[in-house]
Amino acid sequence: MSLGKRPPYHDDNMDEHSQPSPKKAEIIISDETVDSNPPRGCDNSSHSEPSSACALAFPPLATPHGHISIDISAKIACDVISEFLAAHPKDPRLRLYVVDQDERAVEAFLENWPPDRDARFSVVLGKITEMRSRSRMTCSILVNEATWRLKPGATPVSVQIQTDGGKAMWDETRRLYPNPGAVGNAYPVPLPVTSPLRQRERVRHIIHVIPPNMNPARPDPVPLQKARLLLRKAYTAMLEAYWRIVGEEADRGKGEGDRDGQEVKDVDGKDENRKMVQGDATKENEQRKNGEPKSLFDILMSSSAACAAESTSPPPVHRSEDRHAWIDMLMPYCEHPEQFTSDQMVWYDEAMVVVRDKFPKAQAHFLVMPRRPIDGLTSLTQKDVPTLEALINCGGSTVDKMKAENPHLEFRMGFHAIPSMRQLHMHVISQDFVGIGLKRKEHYNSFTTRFFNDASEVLARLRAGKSLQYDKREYDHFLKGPLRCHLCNEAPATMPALKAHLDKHARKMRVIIC
DNA sequence: GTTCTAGAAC
DNA sequence: GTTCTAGAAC
Repeated sequence: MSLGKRPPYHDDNMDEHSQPSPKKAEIIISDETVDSNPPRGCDNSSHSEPSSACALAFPPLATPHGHISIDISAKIACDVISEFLAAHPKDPRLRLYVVDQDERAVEAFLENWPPDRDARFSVVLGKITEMRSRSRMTCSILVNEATWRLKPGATPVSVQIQTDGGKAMWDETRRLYPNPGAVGNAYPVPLPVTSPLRQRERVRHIIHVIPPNMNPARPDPVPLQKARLLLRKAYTAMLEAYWRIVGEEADRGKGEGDRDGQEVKDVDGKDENRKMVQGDATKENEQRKNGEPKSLFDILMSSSAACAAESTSPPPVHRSEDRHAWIDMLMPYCEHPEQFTSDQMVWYDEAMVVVRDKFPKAQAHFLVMPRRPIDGLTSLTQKDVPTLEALINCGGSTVDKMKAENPHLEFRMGFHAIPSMRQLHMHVISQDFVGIGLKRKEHYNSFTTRFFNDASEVLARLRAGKSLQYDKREYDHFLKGPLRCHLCNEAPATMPALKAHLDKHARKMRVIIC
């Protein structure tokens, strides 16, 4: 083993170069080695753990898959865990394990969390999906390192959990949450009783956590500073979800005792189990709906400088057809604006929200929306004139605010003829078109041809009782047309050429400072 | 809406 | 061999 200084978990049976043998004990905790057939009974008794219902096992997040150094990840994780445990100093239910098969990862955590610190957190060398079967350490809650796509097999840990969690776990995830998910959020899922991971390992919950990505080969890499913040947010969201589950398990235990063994055996008792699983999800949604403070930890974290104004709750559930879930992706902003960070949610009141476009097509790109559901321009009638006026006012204020910051920015406000998202949304977009979301010809053409309808014109049409119906075939034609610079009429042949061209304009106009 | 990717274009 | 697009998949 290449561990340098001999760490406390060193196994004398392994020489300097050998890998742990798959046939013998492989799960090694920072303060002791656990035999695969321990003589000391079952579950976690060997770790003075009073309740196996509340143990959490998680992998180091974002490394190496997200190209974030294990040292950074370990440091942030230990900071967040330290605050979490300090907020619950005497809660014996809490038990956390970071689990990795890589010795270097284990070592990084041990450097930040030596075994003499709070014993409720331990470092484990092993496989996260084999905690019970290999060592009889029951961890009823596992963390899956997911990507924003919230789909199976996206990361190495996800592959392990996917294999053993089974299709039912992903079906349940899709049922509960909109896809895609958001970086920094946690998505807890009660594990269906049919899942092999539940039957074999007694895992009751999976928490999908989406850490940031710095890997340039993967979509949307972020710079280190942002990655640090998002990673802290992800670990915090993970613990927040964990804390909620601990509370729920305690409530469940009060009434019913630990029925896990029975549930695993009674796979055929489907009705009762299904009721319990749905109950968990319903309760969580109920808590979100009521805006209840979730815990002391939530309050502490929400007031901390690094996470100020950043809610770690996942966006609320808005169910629609799975295949087209994205068309309702704007609804969570309208239904629960308070759950978004100040980066995402610019402003809101009872009737209106202003959000930053998630994939900005220009230096400044916002969406202004009514909070009540309105299915696009086509559903507007003359009765909605005040709504449209309010949207335009709101957009105007946003423009004023932006121009105060950079007077060189020019804006247009308007609507796409054929929007992709269902909820009525007005674009407020600066006219530089230098934005990380501008990738395809259709993106550019959707804002620079007749496909884009100025808000003032739309309002005039609505006031005059004229139709706001747009023929899809006619307007799609504008998207397919040739690229032509909206400022100088030049016609770059490709998108990369156009982007380089627009970048020059933007620099001349001093829209881009650096 | 976005990402992924085969194959066209260079 | 690399860049880029466009359609499929999500």
